[in-house]
Amino acid sequence: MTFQEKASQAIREAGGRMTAQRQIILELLETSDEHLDAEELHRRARVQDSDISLATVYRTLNTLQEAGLVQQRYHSPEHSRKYVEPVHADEEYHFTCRNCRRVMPFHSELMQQLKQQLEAELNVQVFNACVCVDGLCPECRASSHKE
Amino acid sequence: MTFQEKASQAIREAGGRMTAQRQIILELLETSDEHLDAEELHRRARVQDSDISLATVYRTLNTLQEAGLVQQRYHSPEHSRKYVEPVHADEEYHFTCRNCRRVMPFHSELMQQLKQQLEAELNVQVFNACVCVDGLCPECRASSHKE
DNA sequence: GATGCTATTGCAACCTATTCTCAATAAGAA
DNA sequence: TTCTTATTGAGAATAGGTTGCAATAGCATC
Repeated sequence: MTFQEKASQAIREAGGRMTAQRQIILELLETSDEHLDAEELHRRARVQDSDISLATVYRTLNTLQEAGLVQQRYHSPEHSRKYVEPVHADEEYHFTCRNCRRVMPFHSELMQQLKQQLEAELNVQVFNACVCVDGLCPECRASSHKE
Repeated sequence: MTFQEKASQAIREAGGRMTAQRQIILELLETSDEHLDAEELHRRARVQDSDISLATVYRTLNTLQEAGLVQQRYHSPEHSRKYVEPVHADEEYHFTCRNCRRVMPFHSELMQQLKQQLEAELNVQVFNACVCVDGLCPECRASSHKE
């Protein structure tokens, strides 16, 4: 079942409706492999429907998140902007360079372990973990040494 | 060297000045073991100086952060508010209940490992890692099962 | 296909956390 | 004490996101 099919079904099951606007947003989420924020999503959605509003993008993302179909990520250490992606098996986290703002994605089995540890020790159920690491990327690290 | 001494020194070295307002904020940061946000800090600072402004609190926190003396933490998954704490040896992270909003702090040596892994694999230098985990706390987990 | 209920939409106003502008003040070096 | 300029308080501004409302449009039912 594709992401779009899963999403339509989840929306229906929650008593919601499939609209043209939601179709567009789902398609963009599924086909893009980049991380999108609401504004970028809005920009792209307008190519297909120039009337679609930013508020609709935000509302759709919230609906999808409640249904557990997309998850938020923050890239910068300031966490000033939410990025969104379909929920996948492989979870990606981000390192941001404090100097040049570059974002480097990474994977780590340690995050899976962390979730398990929390579920065992705190007796909680984990839905989502957000990790933002910041520091200096290889280039900025090298150039800061030179000075 | 106490936190306040270190901070005064760092501020001086950066060509800054020690002011009464900064003293108050440093003292609050050092003596409180809770996590404070800018507004709570402002509220408490006003007990000592009723004229101190919220902008000054924010500015001081930014100055301290640039000097590496305090670090930000986010408690809720929405990351709507920054909390701040002096940089310590023992790093604390937070789990937030999606249902009742309760915040449970936790420690994990896995985070230390994650940093080391990143430094080794990505060849970066890590300054700070922020982890926000959300899900259901033991109580909400139990009551959601009953329904 | 037409009808009716109500979820969804676009728009604009709103909210909240944080930053900025600017004139006045006050560190602290000389 | 004087002078330079970092810092301050006040309030306006900004940014990202949310909300109220009247109009629109899914979609279940006739």
